[in-house]
Amino acid sequence: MNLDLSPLPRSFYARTALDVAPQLLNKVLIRGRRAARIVEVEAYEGKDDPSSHGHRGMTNRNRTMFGPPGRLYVYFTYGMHHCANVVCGEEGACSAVLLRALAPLAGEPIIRRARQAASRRRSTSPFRAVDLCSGPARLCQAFGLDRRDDGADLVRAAPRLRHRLPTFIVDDGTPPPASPGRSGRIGVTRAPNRLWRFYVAADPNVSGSRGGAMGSRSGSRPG
DNA sequence: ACCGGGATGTTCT
DNA sequence: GAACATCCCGGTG
Repeated sequence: MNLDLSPLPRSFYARTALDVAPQLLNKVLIRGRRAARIVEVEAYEGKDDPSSHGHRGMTNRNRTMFGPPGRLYVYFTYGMHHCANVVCGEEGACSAVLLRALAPLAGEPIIRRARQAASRRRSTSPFRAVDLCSGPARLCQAFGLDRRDDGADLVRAAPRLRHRLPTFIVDDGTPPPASPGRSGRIGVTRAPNRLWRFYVAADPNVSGSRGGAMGSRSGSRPG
C-alpha cells in the first residue's frame, strides 16, 4: 500500500466547495494521535447560497470563510456546540465544506474520553462506537475542535496558532466513492432542496436517523 | 420508530 | 428578541 501522509496541498481546496465536498470523502483527518476517515460532508457556497453563513457578507464570525482555502472555519452555535468547515475556493469566494461525520481510525480512547468530557448527557454508560463522531458537533467534541481552531491552516500550521494541536487532512490511498450518497443538507431552513450533502453510503458513522446504511432498514432519508 | 422540547449563548434583525 | 449548519432525553405508538 502506498501511503502518502503529507497534508493535501492547497490546490486541492482551491475549487468550489461543491467540487471539493465529494473529494473529501474517505480522506483522513489527523489531529495529534487522533485520526478518522471523513464519511459525510456538506457544501456551502457563499454567493448564492442563502443558508451559508457568508450569504449576507463578511462579519466577525464568518471572516475565515472569506480567507484563503485550506483553513478551518470553526463556529459556535446553539449555545453549546461547535461545527468545523474546510474553507475552499479562491480567497474571497466564501466557499466551505462542513464536516458532518467521521469514522474513527486511531486514538479511539482519546476520542471517547473527549466525548464523555464534552457531552452533557446524563448516562455514564459508554458511547456506542458509532456515535463518537457522527454529527458535526460530535466530531468537534471528539477531536477537541473549538473557536480557538478557527482559521487554523490545514496545509501548514500557522505561527499564531502554534499553541493548538495542528490539524491535517491526508490521503491514505482510499479513493472517494465512485457514487457517493447524496441528499439535501440537514438542519438548514433556507435551501433544503439543494443536494449538497455527500456521504459514504455504506458507512454506519454517517449521521441522520438512518445513517449511511439507509436502505438496509426502511428507506427514506433527509432531503 | 417517530416526534417534541430543553439546554445554552452568540449573532444578526 | 428571534434564529440558529445540534444533541440528548423522554413520551408515545
